[in-house]
Amino acid sequence: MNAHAENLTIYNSLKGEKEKFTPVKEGFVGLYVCGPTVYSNVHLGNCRTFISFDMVYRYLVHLGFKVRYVRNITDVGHLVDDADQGEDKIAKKARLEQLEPMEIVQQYTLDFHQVMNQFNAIAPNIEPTATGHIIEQIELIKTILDNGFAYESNGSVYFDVEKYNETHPYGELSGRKIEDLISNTRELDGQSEKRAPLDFALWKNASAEHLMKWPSPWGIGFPGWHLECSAMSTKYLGDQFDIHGGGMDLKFPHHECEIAQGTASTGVAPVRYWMHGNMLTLNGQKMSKSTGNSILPDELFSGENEFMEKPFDPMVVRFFMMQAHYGSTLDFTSDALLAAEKGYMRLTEALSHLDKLNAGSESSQDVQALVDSFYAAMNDNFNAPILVANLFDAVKYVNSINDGKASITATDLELLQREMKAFTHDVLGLSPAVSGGDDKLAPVMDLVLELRQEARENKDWGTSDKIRDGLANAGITVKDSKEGTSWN
RNA sequence: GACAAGGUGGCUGAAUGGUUAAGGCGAUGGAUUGCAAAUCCAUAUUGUAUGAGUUCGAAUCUCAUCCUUGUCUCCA
Repeated sequence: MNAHAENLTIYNSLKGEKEKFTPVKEGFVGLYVCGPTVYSNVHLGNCRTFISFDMVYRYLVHLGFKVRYVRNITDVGHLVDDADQGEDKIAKKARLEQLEPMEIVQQYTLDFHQVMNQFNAIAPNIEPTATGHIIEQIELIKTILDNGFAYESNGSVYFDVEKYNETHPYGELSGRKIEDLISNTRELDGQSEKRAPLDFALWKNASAEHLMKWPSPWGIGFPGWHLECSAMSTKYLGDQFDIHGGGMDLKFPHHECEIAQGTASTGVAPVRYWMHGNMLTLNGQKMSKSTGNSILPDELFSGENEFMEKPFDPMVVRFFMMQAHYGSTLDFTSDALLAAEKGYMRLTEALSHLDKLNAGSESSQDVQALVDSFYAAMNDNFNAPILVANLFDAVKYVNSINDGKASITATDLELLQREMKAFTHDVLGLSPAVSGGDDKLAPVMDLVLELRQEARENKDWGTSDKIRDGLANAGITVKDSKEGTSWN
């Protein structure tokens, strides 16, 4: 266990304030994150949430916690809006494309995994699917029924919100009052199955046309959307676990219902620390497929989109996200990504210098204080932007040493190498750029640079600059320094 | 309409009562260079949406106004 683990604080959405983090079981952390609904390509906003919690997971591991990280795949039960008459989203898509529902699920699950790999996000320890846990969900409904917090109606089962609210506050996470919710609810046709408009479905009875359905004690049907997370999180992490993460948009009703379901079944609140990632915007406006103000990860990486001047490496996008706090909104613009790209290059350059530095008899900076600042930043509610700022202090120091204008002892150098790499690669998840692995290019470059060096020694600037400019056009930057010429 | 989170320099984005408001990018000057690039040093943008208030002291707390983002529940 890292000594810094004692000082971790987390902003708990439930309390609305930062709290010292104390796990249920010392040394262990249960982390659950609401995963994607796999009925279309994962969009950039979803990616940000998953990347944010990837960073959280990575830092917990870095602190020495034994973390069980669970992130679900929603492959059933998520319903669309009024116009679609309550049809299952995945079933609807299947009919349009003449595919089996599970074919859709497979296609977009693979897409999701591929994008997460590109962003260098570590796969969760368990990635359960809703369809794989129908039995667990049915059992959970039985328990809630037995405890008197739900009722059966016409082959469906609904959660009795008003009954629950008599003993537990419904709306405590999202800051809503049940009276306001009731007065704001529209009276819709066909709600006769429910006793009250506020009640939400635990089990929904399926029509004949419905494609994804299962037998249950209440008839053929499918589970309510909020139920899967309750069933799967508690199955793998226990009735009460440490951290539940997700996007801000899921706070209400999804997470509110999870609290209610968990509490109604076990008597204890299921989650100790609720964490919510914020949304991202594109050029200051929300991303929306319908208005065309939308961009997919692949379009960002390939440059085939109307918003960005050029393609961006997934690591640049990740670095850009790490420069903003997970709890704040983030605006995607071409200018901002171009700036992030340059900053990221500066950071990775410094890291490559780090291994080649020479140690001296003294350190001109307090390296331990620098390293402590990395931990202080992350311990303050995972403040990655401050960590990045502190890493740039280290970058400046490393470059100064590299220039011979600053010094570092062998002991400090070893410490700085270890911690800078740990925080950049392991915690922020910024992996070293994978070079093309073109073995033939290196000897060619050696030859070209040798020719240029000969030209320079002969003061043949025309030839040397022709080589430099030609390489620049080919995307290769030549860098001259005292030690010689390098390229990338 | 209700509830929630926000509005910070040219761009991006930290900091929630306490000296000169972090960092990245961009800009300017200097060192370095054959000239550049990269790197280092220095500087500036006279910056906290608008208006009022609380306080010895406000980006931070209160009220109002304008704007942005999220949610308002599965509903034959």
